[in-house]
Amino acid sequence: MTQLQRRKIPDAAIARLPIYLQILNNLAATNVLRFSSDELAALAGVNAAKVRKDLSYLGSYGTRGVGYEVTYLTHQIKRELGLMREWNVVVVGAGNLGCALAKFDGFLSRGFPVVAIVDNDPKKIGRTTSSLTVGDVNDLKNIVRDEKISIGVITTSSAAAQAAADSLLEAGITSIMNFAPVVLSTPSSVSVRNLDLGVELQILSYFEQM
Amino acid sequence: MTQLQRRKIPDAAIARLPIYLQILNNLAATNVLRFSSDELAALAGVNAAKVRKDLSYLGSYGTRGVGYEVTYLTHQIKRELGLMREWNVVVVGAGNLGCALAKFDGFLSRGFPVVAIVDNDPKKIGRTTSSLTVGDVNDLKNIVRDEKISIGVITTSSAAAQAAADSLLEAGITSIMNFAPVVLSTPSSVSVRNLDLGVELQILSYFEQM
DNA sequence: TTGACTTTGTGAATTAATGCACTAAGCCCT
DNA sequence: AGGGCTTAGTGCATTAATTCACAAAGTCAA
Repeated sequence: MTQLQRRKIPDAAIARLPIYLQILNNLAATNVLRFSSDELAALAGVNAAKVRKDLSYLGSYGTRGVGYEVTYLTHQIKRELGLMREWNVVVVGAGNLGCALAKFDGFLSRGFPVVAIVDNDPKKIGRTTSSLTVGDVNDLKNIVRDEKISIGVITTSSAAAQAAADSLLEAGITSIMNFAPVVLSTPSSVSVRNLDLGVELQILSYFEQM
Repeated sequence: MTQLQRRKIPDAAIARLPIYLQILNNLAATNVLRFSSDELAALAGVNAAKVRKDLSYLGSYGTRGVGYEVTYLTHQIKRELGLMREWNVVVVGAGNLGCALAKFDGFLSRGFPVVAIVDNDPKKIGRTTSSLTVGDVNDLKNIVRDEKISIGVITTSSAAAQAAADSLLEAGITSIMNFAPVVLSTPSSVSVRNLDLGVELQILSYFEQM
């Protein structure tokens, strides 16, 4: 596998890399220098072969008979996930959830500062929530350009979500995290992660019932 | 397939049923009586064969040449997912995100009322947030019993998350929605849905980078 | 240097999920 | 009554993901 042709990493593996990364951060914080696939597997709650295969998509960064180095592998995962830099985020929808996410430090601490929040409701525009002033969704294009924003988070009502997505697309955003319980219609070039909390609860309900 | 032996529905199908349900609710709201697998597939952004296969796990509830009835199928999906009743929820962690979720109407409107919120911080216990008073995490056992709670939502710091999970398990909870960026260790009889928002952003980052 | 031991990396087998393509069934029009 | 049309249900092929199991490659001690 050459460096030039992009390695094709399976989606399922991509989704696990951030979890491994989180665990490696914890290991580093406790001064662990090395780990084996068995150890990481136990901490991540998965199969050791899966860990090795996932990590092998990044390259051959382990040492047989020894294991993997925490700092080196951390670096490689961050590189692969595009985490060598920060990505600015805009929240669309200054409701209950939107304002909470704007303040939420789990975004900033992982390298995704929320640099703007907008709404379409004149009553909300201009309000200040934790160092951010709610902007007008109609100014999204300028805001995205000026603040160098890469990712949009939709926390509007489901009725307003598609319009919010359209505004984001129009502003040039190609990555969306959608909390509204609707299926957004977007071009296939755009990445969308749906986080419908109701769906998650309903899945729990299914298993609870049994 | 008999009624007695529980049909084994694939996990991937279970995860899509709530999305179909949401769409059916919208159809009902616009007075649509019937739909075909093609129509639902278009609305859900998936393949029509997948829709038919998913729905067939519930039973044979469509009519060839015609389609499916909105109200009837809504009923069947709700039955299968255990949504003929409400499931009470407790939020553990009265921080920024926890309080927002306690108020979030996307829980109540989907049949999951948040009936309690607890924390381990004496400074937060006793505070009131939208008709709920923050309780003591040490009282969880009584709260879960008295309020007939089935689902726990963890919004603590990652350092406190495992202790929160242990308290929930001790109180008899077997379904957990975990927002903390840690892999919880729980018995396999317990259902856990991890919603690490940082993970979702990092997945977006991967695709954005390319 | 050699041999015992550890752990990675990966072919190959297995399992799960998806999507095609066809059959079965019902509706509607004449 | 019958033929054409539509659409559910599903067997089967394909693709994706997981897991097994073992060879390759290193460490370490004597």
